[in-house]
Amino acid sequence: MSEEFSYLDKLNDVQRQAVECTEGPMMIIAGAGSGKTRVLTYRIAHLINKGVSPFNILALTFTNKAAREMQERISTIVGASDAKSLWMGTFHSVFAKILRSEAPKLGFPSNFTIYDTDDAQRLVTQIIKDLALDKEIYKPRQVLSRISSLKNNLITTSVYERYPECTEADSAARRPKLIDIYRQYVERCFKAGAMDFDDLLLRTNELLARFPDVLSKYQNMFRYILVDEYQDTNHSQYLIVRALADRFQNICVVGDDSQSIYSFRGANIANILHFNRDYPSAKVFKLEQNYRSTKNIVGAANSVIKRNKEKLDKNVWTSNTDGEKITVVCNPTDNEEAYYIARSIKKFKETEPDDNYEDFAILYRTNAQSRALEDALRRHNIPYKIWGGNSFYSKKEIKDFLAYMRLCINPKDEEALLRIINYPIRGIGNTTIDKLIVTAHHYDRTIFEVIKNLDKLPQLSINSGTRATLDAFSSMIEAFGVYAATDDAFTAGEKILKESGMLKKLASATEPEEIARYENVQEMLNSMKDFVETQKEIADSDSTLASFIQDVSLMTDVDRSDQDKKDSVALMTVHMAKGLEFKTVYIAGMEEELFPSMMSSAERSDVEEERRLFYVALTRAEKRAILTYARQRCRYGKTSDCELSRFVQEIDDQYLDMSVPADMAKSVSNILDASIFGSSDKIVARGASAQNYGQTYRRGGDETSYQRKESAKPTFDTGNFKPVSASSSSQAKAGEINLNVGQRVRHERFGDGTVTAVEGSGIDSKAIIDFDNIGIKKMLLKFAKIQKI
DNA sequence: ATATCGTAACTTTTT
DNA sequence: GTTACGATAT
Repeated sequence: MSEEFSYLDKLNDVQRQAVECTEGPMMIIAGAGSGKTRVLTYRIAHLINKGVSPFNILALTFTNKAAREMQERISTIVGASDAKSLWMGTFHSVFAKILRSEAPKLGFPSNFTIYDTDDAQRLVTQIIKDLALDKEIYKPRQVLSRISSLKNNLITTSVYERYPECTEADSAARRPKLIDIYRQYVERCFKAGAMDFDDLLLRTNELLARFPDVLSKYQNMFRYILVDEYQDTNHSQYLIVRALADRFQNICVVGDDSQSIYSFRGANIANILHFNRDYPSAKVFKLEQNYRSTKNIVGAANSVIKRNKEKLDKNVWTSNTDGEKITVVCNPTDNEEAYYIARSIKKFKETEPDDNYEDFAILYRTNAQSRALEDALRRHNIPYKIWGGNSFYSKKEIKDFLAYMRLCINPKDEEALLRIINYPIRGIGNTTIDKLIVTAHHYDRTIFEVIKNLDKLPQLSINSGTRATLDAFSSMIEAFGVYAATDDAFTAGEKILKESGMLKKLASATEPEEIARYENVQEMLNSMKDFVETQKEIADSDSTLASFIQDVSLMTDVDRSDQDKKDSVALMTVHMAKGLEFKTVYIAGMEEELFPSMMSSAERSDVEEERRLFYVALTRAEKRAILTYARQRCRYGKTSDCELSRFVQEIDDQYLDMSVPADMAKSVSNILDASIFGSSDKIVARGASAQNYGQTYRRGGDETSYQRKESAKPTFDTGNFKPVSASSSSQAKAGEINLNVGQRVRHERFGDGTVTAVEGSGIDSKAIIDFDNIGIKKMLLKFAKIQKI
């Protein structure tokens, strides 16, 4: 074998066949940890080595991150310039790029705006208001998700009208006017020159269906098509792929039906289950050997997933060692769960010095769970990084900044205009804005056009001062438009920030959170600078503001370069973790109603999806998986009792170690661990921990804030608080107090009261107490400092 | 026109 | 525990 094909030696038999079989349709069913990415990257490299031009290869991934990583790996084999010439990216980014050059055919400007979920929701809310519909019945969120699902199934408004079952479905859901909202929504997006995420796929379908010459152009261009995570494609994506592959049939899809976790956004597992129907001649390769995990982990995961009915036949196995069993740990509360995990990481770091922080991941079902975990890690001085969430791009100041940039590129962009027409405050209030909207509607023009032509609308009752302000606003936006057209993205962004008044407004900040806003905007500017620099290195590059905005519209937080935190524990949702691997994985919140999620318990197929999600979580682990759950969790402001997740019970016993005690005393002493307080001789008893809760919050101010944060962790890092050692009186065995209804009690802070009810037993019992002065409170007896009187 | 405060409603998961 | 919206006061 020649030197340049030496990478083939690194593959097992099936993997190599999958790489070398380049022609015709094929499906690779890749079990978790079976080297899927390796096959995909080698296959692309192999195509290039065999002489296929990278311009003729289309490789679609699910996340920008996956695309970037794959590109890097390919460039180590075939060199950077070839790797960069590939058509590789997410469905959304690749087709946004294509649409950008073809948009005029569909009546869109090529600088069309991409509405994010926020923009879309604002628009839907507005439409519901305009149509005078009840927003309790037409909940914007639900309406939007219905529209999204219609679009993903290519049910346009006209298709909707042709199929009575659509109307029936919405009538049944008591939303007969949904079609009116849908129609308005599409109309207003079109007028605004905007597409939402689903439109990027839907309009691509429209483009390929309506313009045979365009279809044939891209069919010829994409002679080889590869789709990663095929199990997560929705109908719209499926149709695009099928249309493009129709000519050459060189389509290679890679996926694992057991890891399909995106049905909530329209992913259709049938696409992979029925691949053979679409391509009867398709070759199927199954990668079943897991190279990632221990036998215990693979076995445990298999024992769970086998309960699903909808799946392809496959047998994932490994020749790795048995390894440790899966540990299951119970903690009294979610906060203590977080502390347990932090301590556990500390312990592993001591006993296994080779492990770095980056070898650990903490996975959870919902983003909201990260708070407690962050808190615990911070207090233990463990570096961590939160992956995902959309916190950066959904910050107000970032959205405002982006809105200015969007508006000057596409003045039809109504969402952007409404965001910033009066920010910073320039005296254009709601009444004026309403008048503008009505006028725009009346003349079938955009708001921006109305503002620009105010002098032709003397009958509009807007006073001359406001008219002047509006005039200044539109001139400013047009000036920005010139920057966008002539300067690079960074230079233009800098000018816009300054001249819009945003910078001045933010720079005058005094409050810490305002300063943070200023810094965020600076960070945005930095990323614009990076963008311009990076574009310089690419042939026929485009470093304009428009190009930047197009890019950034499809970015998530994960895609921001964050090199400062290299060696750190990864925190993310299970969804985010797909495709990643870590030596040690904690899965937090293994509770019914959380994982599986509350929303999913009704339908079997939903539970199956949650189970696949759990399968994904478990199979991220190489050496060790630790499942934790809490008996009480603070959700949604209130604490509620939790039960162990059914998924833990579905794991075959032989892979489980349930022996770790759910020991209250131990966990509480964890909280008081020396590493937190910085003095090792202060391990105090349980009674004192209750004391500390109270003590710390005393400075928190009023009664209500104490009450609300009762179960939260005290904040040690900002104040000058020393742990109070247990005084004899407060050590009065708070947890062991025995209360009966009617008992008069005295609370250190709330005063005297009467017990009206007692719930639960033992250490977790709660009492409802009617305090004479402040009314009814429910308290956890193990924390409350109550005396009988 | 704007600032401030209080309340209601909300949480899966993401491009 | 947060956020977004609406009512009220300035």
